[in-house]
Amino acid sequence: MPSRIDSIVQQRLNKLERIRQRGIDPYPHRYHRTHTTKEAVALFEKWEGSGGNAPQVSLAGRIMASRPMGKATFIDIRDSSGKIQVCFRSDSIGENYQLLKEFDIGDILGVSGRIFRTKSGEVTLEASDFSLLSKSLQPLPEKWHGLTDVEKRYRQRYLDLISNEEVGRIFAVRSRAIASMRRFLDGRGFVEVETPVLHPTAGGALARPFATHHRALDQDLFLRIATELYLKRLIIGGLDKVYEIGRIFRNEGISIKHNPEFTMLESYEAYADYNDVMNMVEEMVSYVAQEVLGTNKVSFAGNTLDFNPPWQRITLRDAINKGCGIDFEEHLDEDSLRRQVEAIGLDVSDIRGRGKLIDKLISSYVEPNLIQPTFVMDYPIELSPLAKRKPGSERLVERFEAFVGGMEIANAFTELNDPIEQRERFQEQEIIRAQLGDEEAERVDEDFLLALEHGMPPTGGLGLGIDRLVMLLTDQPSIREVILFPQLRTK
RNA sequence: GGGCCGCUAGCUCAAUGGUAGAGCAACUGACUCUUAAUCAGUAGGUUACAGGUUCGAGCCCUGUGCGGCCCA
Repeated sequence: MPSRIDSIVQQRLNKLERIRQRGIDPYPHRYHRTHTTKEAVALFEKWEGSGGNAPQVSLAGRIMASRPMGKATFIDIRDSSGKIQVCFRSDSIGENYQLLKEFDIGDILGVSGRIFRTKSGEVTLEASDFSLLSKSLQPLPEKWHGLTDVEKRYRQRYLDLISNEEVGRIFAVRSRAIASMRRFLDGRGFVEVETPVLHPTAGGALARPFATHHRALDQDLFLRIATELYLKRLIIGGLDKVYEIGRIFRNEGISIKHNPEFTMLESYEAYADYNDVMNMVEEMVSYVAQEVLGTNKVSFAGNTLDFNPPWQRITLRDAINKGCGIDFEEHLDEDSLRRQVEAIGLDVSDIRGRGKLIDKLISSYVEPNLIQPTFVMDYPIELSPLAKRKPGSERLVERFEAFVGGMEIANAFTELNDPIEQRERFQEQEIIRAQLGDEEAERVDEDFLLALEHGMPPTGGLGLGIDRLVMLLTDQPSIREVILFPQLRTK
């Protein structure tokens, strides 16, 4: 006995063969459609009641449901704009009516005819001519419950998109948000650029890279963990406002907020500092929300986020102090800070270095509590090897992160442009890597230092996580819901 | 990497350790305003995989795979 799926496929192959025997090509090259289903319905509703002949249209889409009633059959077809019911009558299409028997849910059809409204009020296309545009050999998920198996939804995203209309809407928002962001930046005179994905040394962020190898060059390369160091080279080259929206790769764990490849906006503006960037971020995110959703108030995880500027601003020192009562500026060496952190019950036995201890306090006591858009400012120098020192401070840099909905969505700083100090900072990172075994530490990048030695203007830089922003705009709890093909283990 | 949970028909889900079921989809037939169409009938299973306990395992135990959530 064949398994059930085998017999379904076999039945459809039999239909395919019978269609071919009628002299019909089940996979024709094109179909001239005059309207989308949505346009057709709008056209009809505009015409309705004005007298004259009903509009004649040619539509195309996937069969989503079929209701045969003897000598009349109602079939729902769907395209990317929506769906429409099609009525096939044996007395208006003649012998071709027999062909409907060979069609299945999932087939792609082209239909032409006039539009009318049924007794029950449904706008319906009365088919006068139709043709098969593609035969489907596999059954679709059930129409009523759709596809809910999360694993299957991600692995076979096309089924998810066919079965669950709201999924398509999420990715439409994503597309519009990115387009809107480009308009915002372009409107401010930024130039969009593309920099290499393959880096000889992976820098610009504290993260572990993916390694690969170029055969012809016989050289190890790394997938980029940030676009920062190349974009700053362009600032040095005189492109005063640049940005890149690109895929970033980090060899880290997968979680509800992390995918190994994700999309980041990075922008750099000469003669600006982190205060200017802060103003730009709140304006940009607010602009995007307004353009994409038509509002600055966004519902996320049961809260209403208000993106309207100005956003709350708080120093990291105050934010941590408020969260757990520790003032890291009172504990300037690792041991002293560690005792404080242990005293409040955090297990930091695996954590090495003062910077990482502070990072732990941020993720435990700051990030989860910041629901409304908030800028957290002035970070310790150990965590920020590419950021410029705060005037008058040895230990803090001009850096901020933006938190919304309990997530970090942006990271920005006044860029360090002193080549001598940058070299020292890189060297300190190498020490952290060697002494603490921190594989996420920065490496000395001689090529970048050479560029800096030619003189970089004062610059404000930004990194903004596109995926997380889309999570906020679409009220999705997992980053996998806003990435079409999230990373999964191969089966 | 650790803990917890899940995996049954194409899909959505049932099934005290005792004959693996339903709805949708499919197949056959009826039906010219249906829309989760309706009505009558038919077929479809290595219960993720591999072991074990038991007279008997979808169910209990061990391991593996994949996924989800939490932690690191």
